[in-house]
Amino acid sequence: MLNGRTPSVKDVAASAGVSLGTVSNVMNRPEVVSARTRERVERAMTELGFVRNESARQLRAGTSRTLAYVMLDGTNPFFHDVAQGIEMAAEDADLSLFICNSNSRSAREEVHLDRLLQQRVQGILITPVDPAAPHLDELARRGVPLVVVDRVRGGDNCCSVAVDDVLGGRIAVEHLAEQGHERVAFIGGPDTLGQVGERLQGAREIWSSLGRSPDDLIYLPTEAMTVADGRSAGERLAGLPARRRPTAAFCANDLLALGLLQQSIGAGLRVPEDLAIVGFDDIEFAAAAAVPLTSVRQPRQELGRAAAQLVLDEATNPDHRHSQLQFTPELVARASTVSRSRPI
Amino acid sequence: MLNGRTPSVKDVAASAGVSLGTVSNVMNRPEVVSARTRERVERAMTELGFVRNESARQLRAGTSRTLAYVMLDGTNPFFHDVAQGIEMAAEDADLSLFICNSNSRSAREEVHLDRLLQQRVQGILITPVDPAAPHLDELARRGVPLVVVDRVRGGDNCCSVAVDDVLGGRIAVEHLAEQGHERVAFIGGPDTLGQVGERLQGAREIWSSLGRSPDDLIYLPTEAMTVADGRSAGERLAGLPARRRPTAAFCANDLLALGLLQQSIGAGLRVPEDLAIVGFDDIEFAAAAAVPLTSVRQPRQELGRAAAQLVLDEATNPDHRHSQLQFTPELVARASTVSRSRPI
DNA sequence: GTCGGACTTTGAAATGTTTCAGAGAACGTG
DNA sequence: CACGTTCTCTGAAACATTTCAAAGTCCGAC
Repeated sequence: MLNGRTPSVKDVAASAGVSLGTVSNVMNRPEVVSARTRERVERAMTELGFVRNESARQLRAGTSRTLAYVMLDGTNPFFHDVAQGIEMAAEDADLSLFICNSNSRSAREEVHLDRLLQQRVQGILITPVDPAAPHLDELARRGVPLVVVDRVRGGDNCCSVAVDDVLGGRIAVEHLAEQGHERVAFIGGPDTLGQVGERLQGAREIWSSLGRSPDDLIYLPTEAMTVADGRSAGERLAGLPARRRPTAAFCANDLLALGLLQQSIGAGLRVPEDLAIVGFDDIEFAAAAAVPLTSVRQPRQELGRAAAQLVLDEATNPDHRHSQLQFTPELVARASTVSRSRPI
Repeated sequence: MLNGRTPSVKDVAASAGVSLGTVSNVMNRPEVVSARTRERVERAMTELGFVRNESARQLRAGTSRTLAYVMLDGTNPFFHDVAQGIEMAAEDADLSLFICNSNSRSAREEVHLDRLLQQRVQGILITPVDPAAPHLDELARRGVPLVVVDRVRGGDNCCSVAVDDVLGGRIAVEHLAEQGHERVAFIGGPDTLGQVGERLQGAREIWSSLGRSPDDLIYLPTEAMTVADGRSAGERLAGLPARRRPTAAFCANDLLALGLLQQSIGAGLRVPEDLAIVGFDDIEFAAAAAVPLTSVRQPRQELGRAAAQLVLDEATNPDHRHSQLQFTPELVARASTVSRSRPI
């Protein structure tokens, strides 16, 4: 009767001597079927090795059981932590999570989004290559629940969850100033990235509010924000004439900071005595570095979890209102800015 | 006519004035429909904003367009690199990739597998918590294409892709011996992990074949293989009496090595002069460490790519034969074992 | 004119679920 | 014993596609 096919509801029904509807009820509304038949059906299921076909379920029920996260850069652990937070929220809601990676390529992002649309996922979380990309509007217009993570987005046709980057910049540079540094470098780029701009802005604000000269806050642009970019920034730093050379650097993310740290140590500098370093994100590896890295902590998992909750609200709550959630970053001081002999 | 619904093939057909079948043909066998009608249909599609419903497609066609990877530990970048390799292969085959994370918890792994079964994915790649777990046999019995990644599995009811761990252990310790070390620590655990056992075995083999005493190869077991475990191993190492203290350590993965490196530097040791360190995997962060880490390189992306190819072969090739692919690891020597003043 | 073939298009069946109106059964109540 | 209730169960319709046999259409050759 089955000849190789994987068994369907129909087979279970036949084997248990009940109708299709009853089998379905056993799965979806067990309280409505008598204990006796329920047991019989369940036995038939395990005997046959029945596995519900999710496509058919979804087709008929019209609702899928998956969320999706399109992450920006798979090589940055930060995004995996965000994903982990989303995953936890998804687990609580008994949903599956599709994780995609755009690798910072807009075309790849579009391919993923298109596929997710085809899958009719319940909602999409995304850290977009470009928060202003028209294909995001398209999604919103289609009515797909959408949350932008770790970016903010003009307009109010979707929710977003991010951290106050201006504040992040402020506390990082404030900390360096407190440690007595008088020349500080800001390393990050490209400055078309909203985050980089805002972190830089925060840095400049606090710097001038402390009465320092803008000339003493040096912007060292990078092409991207990888470890390699951090190393090359370190080389450029070393190339500056001594009187212009900063004694501290604030990097727009931890990968840059790690690269800078490596290059500096390799070049024989002492960290933090010769060069203090602050990163951003506070990924696990920041604390694990040879000289543990001071960093501006983003609540990575919380970011993901909150985003997932927003997307679920949009998916299920008919009077959902879009909101722009903003978390507060905090400074985690470690050895890369605070030498042991000179405590805070 | 549409009142809010997302448009279906039927709507497209109506709007283009053709039958359902023709619209389907435009999508699946465009060569069979005349240029004129194809154009008309395509126009109707974009006008209506039609998006194919993948559930319905899959239900009818009986074949899904997704692969899945159940990774073991999301906090270890190694697995993300493997995932990236799989993703690339999936992209080539025009498939989507479901990435799940069991977090080393068997129960979570089972939940994921069950869901994937319900989704009727085309194939499953997995780095299992326990390669001998019965639920893997269950999958194989069901006929789901299955490939075990970075582990090997007794029996021959599925493919696997891994690295020669015994060889990896050999080359790591051989390298340390060449550098003149006479007492070496092996750090890793738990030793119930097949990989740990094999890497240790390789280490012991080469050590004795070099005529050294087994007493000079010290096994320092750890609970897991995280950065924190590496740090605590470092403390235990420091606690050994000087005459028994090794001058070099071979860590069963890079996270351990990174933790050990951090602890050692923090304790004032010079690396490699006071303690040489070799890791395993060669994740990006190994090269990015303050003292760049010597490591036994696994071809991470290749592992994933090869695994994906095997699973696709099993899914599509009727006379597929299971095979156990084994890659050859290679040593990447960096500053953590080779001091600048004493080149190889 | 008719025939045969090549090329297009159609319509209905099939896929595995869920849903829902209603049929039956069992049972206490008046 | 007729009646209303409550509890279970059933059967058919619906979901959005793909597939495929069969029906049309066109065209040149005889």
